[in-house]
Amino acid sequence: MKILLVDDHRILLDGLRFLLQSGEEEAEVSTASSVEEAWDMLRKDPPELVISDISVPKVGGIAFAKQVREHYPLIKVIFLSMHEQPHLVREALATGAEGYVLKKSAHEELLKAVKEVMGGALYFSNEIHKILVQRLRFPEDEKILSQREKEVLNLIFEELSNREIGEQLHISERTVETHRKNIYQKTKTNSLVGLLKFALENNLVSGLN
Amino acid sequence: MKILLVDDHRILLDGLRFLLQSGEEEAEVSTASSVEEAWDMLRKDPPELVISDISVPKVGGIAFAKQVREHYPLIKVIFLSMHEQPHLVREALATGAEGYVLKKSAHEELLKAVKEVMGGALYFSNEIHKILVQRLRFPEDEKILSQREKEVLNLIFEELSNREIGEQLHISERTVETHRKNIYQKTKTNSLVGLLKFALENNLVSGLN
DNA sequence: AATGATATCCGTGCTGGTGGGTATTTTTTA
DNA sequence: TAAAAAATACCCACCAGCACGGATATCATT
Repeated sequence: MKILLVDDHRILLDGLRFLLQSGEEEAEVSTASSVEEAWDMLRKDPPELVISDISVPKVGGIAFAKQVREHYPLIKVIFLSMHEQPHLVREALATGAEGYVLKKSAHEELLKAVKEVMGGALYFSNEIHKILVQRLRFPEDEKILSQREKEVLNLIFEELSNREIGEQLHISERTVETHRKNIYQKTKTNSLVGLLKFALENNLVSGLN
Repeated sequence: MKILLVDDHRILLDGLRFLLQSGEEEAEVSTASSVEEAWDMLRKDPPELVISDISVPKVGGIAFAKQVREHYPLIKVIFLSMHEQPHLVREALATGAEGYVLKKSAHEELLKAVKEVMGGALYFSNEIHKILVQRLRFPEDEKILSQREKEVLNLIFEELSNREIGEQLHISERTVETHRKNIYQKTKTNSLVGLLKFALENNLVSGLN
């Protein structure tokens, strides 16, 4: 069984390779520490399974998973991430990934996830399960930002003024203000600071990290 | 040689244990996923070396290192962290740690660090070295916020208005404004967003993480 | 004694963001 | 194809934040 591991922390990659190869299955594990590298390797020699981090510099694990799903729908995908924020988890699972394991889990759990997923099932850590259930019970929290709103949010965190954002997006400053209002409503925040905290906690902005 | 590993990601711990034990040295590796747990284990059976993450929930790896240094000055400490922000690195090394290895490094580098440190030397990843050199060349960047300014910054981060901050600290709103001005100058930022980004990058605020 | 950093206080006026609306067009979804 | 969501745009009133002026007191270091 061929597995491709993607994570920007080499040390984790090296450790994981050991772990996976020590599992009873004869696993052939290759590793990549960036999405670009991973994509190259995947095209040259498609694996059966991709295990990817989410917070990978630049492109990000979620975008990578989408790409994989689109071009190689048969390849299974498991996310291995430290993040357990509802919004992020939801976005990740919306790519159609077969698994989501938290980094704080024991390694046995990852091995189990691999086995389950390769057997055709899905596997999620307990915490992720809870989020899915929570989602059923409180669907009103579902409201996620639209694409445009995300763009505006990111430009806000580029320290641009509303006028500048308008110019950048070729829309009126008034429209930017409207977007801003809607963002505040959807995120239930009412100050720039609160918004920033929310955005960081939910990985909605691409600065930092 | 007894080694204590501290990190809140179990999977990383499991992988690292493999890596360290596969190194030629006969290493006896124990692991802890919280500072409290680590401290218990350390007291019961003191290791020669502690390898700790920095962003451990609640207490944090830096505080833990200080504690270890104070009560067991002979135990060597190596930080294994993803963070490479100058302020944070400086704070970490100020504890007197013998090493600082980035998680994005290859595992060979960690083994090398262990060997060097146990041999009585220090070991830092290249990126960390650069920060130390940079520090020598541009000491003017050292200017850190005063205690009062840090308090104000934290309250800003609590989403308080200047008026509320004034009440909280029993000072005039004007004074808060002055502090704010000085903070902006020192951090070379000129917007709330920029300031918050700076604060987060340099761990000046106690929210989040 | 002089210096620099810290901390405190005050007034004024401008501007950008906030919050209250309303409304049209396009796109997506059911 | 009808309904819903997203994106666009505008008006107006309000005020917090901030720039730009000032000012004084304390303390450690030089």
